Amino acid sequence: MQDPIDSKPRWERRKDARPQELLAAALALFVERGFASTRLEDVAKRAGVSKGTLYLYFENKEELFKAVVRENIVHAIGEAEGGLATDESSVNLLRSILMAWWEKVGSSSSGGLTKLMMTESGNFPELAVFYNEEVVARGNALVARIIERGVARGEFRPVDAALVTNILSAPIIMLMMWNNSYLPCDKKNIDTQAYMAAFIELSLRGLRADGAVAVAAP
Amino acid sequence: MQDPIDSKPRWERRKDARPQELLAAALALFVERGFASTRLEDVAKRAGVSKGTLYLYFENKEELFKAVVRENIVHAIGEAEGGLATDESSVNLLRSILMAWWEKVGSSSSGGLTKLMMTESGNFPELAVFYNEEVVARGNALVARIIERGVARGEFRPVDAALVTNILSAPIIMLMMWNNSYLPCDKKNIDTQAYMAAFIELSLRGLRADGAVAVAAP
Amino acid sequence: MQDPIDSKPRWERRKDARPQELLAAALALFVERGFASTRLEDVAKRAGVSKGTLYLYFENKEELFKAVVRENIVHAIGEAEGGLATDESSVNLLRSILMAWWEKVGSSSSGGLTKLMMTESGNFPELAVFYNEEVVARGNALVARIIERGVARGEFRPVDAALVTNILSAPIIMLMMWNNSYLPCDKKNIDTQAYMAAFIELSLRGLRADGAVAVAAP
Amino acid sequence: MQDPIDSKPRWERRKDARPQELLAAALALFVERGFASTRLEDVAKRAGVSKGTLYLYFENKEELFKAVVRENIVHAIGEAEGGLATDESSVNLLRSILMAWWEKVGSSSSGGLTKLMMTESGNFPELAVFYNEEVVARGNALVARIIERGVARGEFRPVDAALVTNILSAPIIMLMMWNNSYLPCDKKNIDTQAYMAAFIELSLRGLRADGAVAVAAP
DNA sequence: AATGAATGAGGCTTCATTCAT
DNA sequence: TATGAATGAAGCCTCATTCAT
Repeated sequence: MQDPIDSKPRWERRKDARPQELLAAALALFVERGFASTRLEDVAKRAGVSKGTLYLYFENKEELFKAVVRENIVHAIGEAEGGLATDESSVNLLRSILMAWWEKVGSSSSGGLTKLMMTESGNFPELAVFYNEEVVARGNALVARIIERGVARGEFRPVDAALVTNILSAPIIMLMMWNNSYLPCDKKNIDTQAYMAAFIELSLRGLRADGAVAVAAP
Repeated sequence: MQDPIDSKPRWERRKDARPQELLAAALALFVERGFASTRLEDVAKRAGVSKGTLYLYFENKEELFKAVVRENIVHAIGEAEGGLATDESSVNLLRSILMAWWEKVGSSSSGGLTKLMMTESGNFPELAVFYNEEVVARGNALVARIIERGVARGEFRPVDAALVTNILSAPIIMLMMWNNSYLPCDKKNIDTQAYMAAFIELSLRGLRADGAVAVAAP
Repeated sequence: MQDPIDSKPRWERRKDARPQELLAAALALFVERGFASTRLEDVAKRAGVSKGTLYLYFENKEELFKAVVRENIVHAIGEAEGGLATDESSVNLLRSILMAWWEKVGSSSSGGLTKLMMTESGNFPELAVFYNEEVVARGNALVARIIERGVARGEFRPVDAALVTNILSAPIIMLMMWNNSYLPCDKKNIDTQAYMAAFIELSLRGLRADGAVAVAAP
Repeated sequence: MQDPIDSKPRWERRKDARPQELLAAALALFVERGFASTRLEDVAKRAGVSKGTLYLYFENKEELFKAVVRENIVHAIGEAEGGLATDESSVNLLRSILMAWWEKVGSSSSGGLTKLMMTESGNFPELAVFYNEEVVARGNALVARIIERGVARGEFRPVDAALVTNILSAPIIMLMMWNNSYLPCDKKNIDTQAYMAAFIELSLRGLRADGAVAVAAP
């Protein structure tokens, strides 16, 4: 009965996989339906186990929710911090970080988690603190740093970097929300590519130093 | 025992006031707890009446919510639609409509309703339809009309009005969400006045026709 | 302000009419919807008064129901007892009493009351006793007397009159029930005239003494 | 701890028995109190389980009722449809189907269901549709087929089979109603055996072709 | 006598959580 | 470890009844 690959019996490996399967199922359903409307029975069913089993791994619904957030969001932020090419123009840097944010996070199911946090954080203040520290603060710092760099190099007009960071975040976060809610019902009509392009164009124009030359998208 | 103000007995005037009292209570609780988590009994209690009384004025929970939205948002949109000084420059028009949006709706407790809809519309499709028709569509049309006007008059560069409307909406909506969730725990630190000013400045700069002269805020 | 016809002021006459108006409204609604599903507010509305007024005349819903039954059923039974021409053949006598039962009672809204009694008597045992004594017993006696007469005169074969009375009652009562319920949904297809004719023909054939000649309907 | 009868643990077998226990409890209470007045909590209590358990087996109150009807009436109709010896005389066939109707359904507590439907179908249209399709239509078709057969074979005089079916149904249905209401308080005095015998005798006599010989009950 | 606003008990249904196996 | 039957608290909504005016 010993498994040849590792020293654990097959049945025990199964056990190790359980939490992951449950977290994946929970992520999908929480994103789709929100916290309150997600039934644990459905989570269990989607993970292929019984409702009771869920309670072997997570104390209750709230703890399951926290685990999902930890599993899916904190991890993503680190990667972004590492991958900045610093010899680019600030304009291109800002363009690429915003696009990456959308492409790596926003358009995946993690984008649903962002919406989820906006949505349900009110009912989980403790989670909100955690999320702010590990995700919001770090992500904002990343963007703000680029803006400050652009101002310092005369590429952007002088602006309050923190403020502009919030303003620049807003359309991307909204896109995630629109993508993960039934509001505007004509959301199908929102061309996310066009939206991102227009938003970036608008923002870079708004940011650029008055004497700066026009910037072409790559 | 006659009331000196009007000829109605005190008790009958009570009836006239009831809907307003209930709407106020409902607004506060919906914003604080969300739609699903708000218990009608609490709404009634806050309005100083019993559970059953609520049903004398509103057919059910959804209708109560719609009434709250109508009272607080639809009404404001109507005023905005009427109050456009048409001999203004498009820049000033856009500036004033965005500021009004924030001041009349966003910064009041009505802003919480916007967050509420983003949050829970998925679980209440009927509400989503209602909100889209009465709020989103009308509000967007209002902004889009001004953008098109500005483009037509050469004040703005040529843009897709619907797209830009969505982009311009995003920061304001996000501000409402930030103001009504625990998320940025440093939300107290967001200076909404500065945020709105910076956002509008950024947007108008991004929109203005390349040959246009700088526009001073009034 | 005195009314010339009688000495009561108009307003007081109104008061006298109230119970009748309420009873009429209650009859209609009880027949249409049954006891439990009839809302007193609807009764009041139909009578053109307010809900509170109803309680000035009837102690509660149950008393109203009893009053409706007393008002509408007991009265009808007396008339039938008086109107029997005794020199007819028993066959014709039976035929005419059954037809009268249907035409005078069954097909009117009183037929609905019969159904109502079958329906709701379980919840009003006291009413059931009353109804049995004043209506069922007296009505059955009427029919049984004719059957016994027919047997005694050799027109009918020897039968248990009480038993046959119940059997003969059944199709008529059922017709009232079918006419006052949604069951058989094809009730519109039941031609009550044909039903009564076929039922009487069947019964008289079944009853007639074996040697008797065929009896023509008048 | 293994159960000697079958291999299932005692607790699991419980599940298999639950629906039957619940159906039995529901039948008893529906018959005793009617559909609307029966509280599901009482049904559950009578079956020895909690309110919530009931919903593990039946979607809602109406489905529970349908299940009761299927279990007790539809099932019986199916048997009757199958069990017709076709080489019998139509007279004997009709006699046996009517007796079976009474004995298998009418005189049992299932008879109360028939009364229930007459009583409350008006307030539960969905139930009425269900009952009409699954019970009334099928039951009537069964009887009508025999009548048509008898007419075709010259055993019965020519009659409208649908009409006669309704007439023949009436006394049996009435018997069920009498047996399940307080109405004829002397219902104890109704000898159902004698009633059925007399009714069948009367009907067969009324139906038989004029030239036919007398038919002896088996 | 008449009104109609207000009440609150009661029923159906959902679902997170428990626990015997 | 895994199961899934069972629980029961809680929420929405209805409507007979009351009572201040």
